[in-house]
Amino acid sequence: MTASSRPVRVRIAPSPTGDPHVGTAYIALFNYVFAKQQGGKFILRIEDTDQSRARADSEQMIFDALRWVGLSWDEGPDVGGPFGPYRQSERKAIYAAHAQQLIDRGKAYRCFCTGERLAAVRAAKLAAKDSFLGYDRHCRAVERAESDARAAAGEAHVVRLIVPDGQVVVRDRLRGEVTFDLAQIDDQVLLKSDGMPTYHLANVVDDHLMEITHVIRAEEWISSTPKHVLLYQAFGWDEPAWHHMPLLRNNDKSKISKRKNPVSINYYRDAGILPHALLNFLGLMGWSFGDDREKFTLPEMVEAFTWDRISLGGPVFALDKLTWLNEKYIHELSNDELADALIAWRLRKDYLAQLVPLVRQRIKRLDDFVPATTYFFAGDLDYADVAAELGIPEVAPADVAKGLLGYVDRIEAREGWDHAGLEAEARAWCEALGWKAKHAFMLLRLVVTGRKASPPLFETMAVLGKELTRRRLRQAAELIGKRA
RNA sequence: GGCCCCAUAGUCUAGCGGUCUAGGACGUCGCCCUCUCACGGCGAAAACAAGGGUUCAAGUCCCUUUGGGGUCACCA
Repeated sequence: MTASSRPVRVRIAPSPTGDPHVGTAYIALFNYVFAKQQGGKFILRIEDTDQSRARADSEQMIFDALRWVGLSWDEGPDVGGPFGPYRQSERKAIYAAHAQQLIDRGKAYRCFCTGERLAAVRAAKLAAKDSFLGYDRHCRAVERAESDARAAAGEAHVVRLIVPDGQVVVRDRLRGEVTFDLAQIDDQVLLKSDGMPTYHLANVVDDHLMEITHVIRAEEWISSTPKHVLLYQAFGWDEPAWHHMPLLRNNDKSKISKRKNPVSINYYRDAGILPHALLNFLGLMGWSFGDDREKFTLPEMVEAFTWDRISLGGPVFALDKLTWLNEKYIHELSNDELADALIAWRLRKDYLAQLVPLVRQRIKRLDDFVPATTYFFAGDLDYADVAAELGIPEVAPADVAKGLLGYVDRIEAREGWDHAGLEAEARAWCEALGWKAKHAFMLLRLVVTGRKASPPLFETMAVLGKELTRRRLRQAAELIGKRA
């Protein structure tokens, strides 16, 4: 049976390395819609083969965020299914066995080169202005017996794919036939020296074993697709049908990134975007309904979906239209539903309970509470009233802006979001910059709260949450940067 | 830089050779509605990147150029 005649099975395969990304929701949407329309299955698989980048809380945030927007999966790490496990770190033995199979078939080989040698080869090629910077295939020459012996002796190695000469044609449903010259392609590492597979191996093995029929992923993957095709061929398996969706973009058309856009699904949630509005908006990115409809539900999209209506120009993820759609969705709610939505958003007791200890000493009457806590409920702040104070004495605005972004980088690199950590980071940060804590903290306070007086700064940030805090810091940095 | 993808207004898009003096939406601006502000209604400005072909006919097909993007890791 060819891949296209089997029951439809698609997957979203996020890597748990940080915040749940809008790009993940975007690609998940198209996978989901296609699966539902075809009466197929939508699978969630966690690609956690990079032990150094995996974050403990990230996987759960991905589950929560995807469910929040309204996309649920038929099989996955948390719901199980007949093709598990669905977490790649739990499938290590499977990949090792498949890598071995490739070695035995003469399709792959062990490479004992050190990182230093690889770097030296690369540097030499760079110096010689060689257009191909890949591995020089040095270890292809190692005899099988020697290779086995060295591996048995415990010598560190990776397993590489033998990329043959010739060309590979990728048949992409959205782009037609795309031809790649294999001379451009590196002998790809399949198994890392820690025994974990790379994306390429794990992805192909899992997609095959999980009987994935249609690979729907972002365009950034298209140039590694020939490697995947080669792997299917090496194993003697049928390829899935390839679909490379356009990439979501920043305003400047570059691939969407957290430096230039709020990219975490949690940001949109915290900023008061309704999940259906977000999903609807994502459906407008690269796809159109067919009539002039722009507001539609998930089931409507499932019914109307066709690949023929995908447009390949990378859509700029611009918030204006999302906000407009969100407004439409809000107006459509009944008073009761809207009240519930507000409660679910931030007017929850558990959220208020976090605010109370911060402001209780600062209010004289209950009616002081709301005016005292507005910035805990706002999205973006208006700095007009404090603009004059937004800075550091003796420091140029451009440097203040840069400094602020430096703090963002620090807090993003941290795993948790607690006030002690935020404070420790802030102290290290202003010391590194040579800024007085007194000045630096006032700057942060103004940015985060829009006021000169507030509850303890880092506790405020802790309660406000990562997304809103980070957004305000970036917005303020941009504002200050413009003055330079 | 090599390879690959893409190209209609500021943005999201419709357009799959003639019905395009290029349609819709967001945003912007104006007017109306109105006790205010929104909502809503009406209207305006705003685009086929350039140059070659093919064709009776090109936004639509082909080529080149330009522009943008992605990718070239023991990250995914």
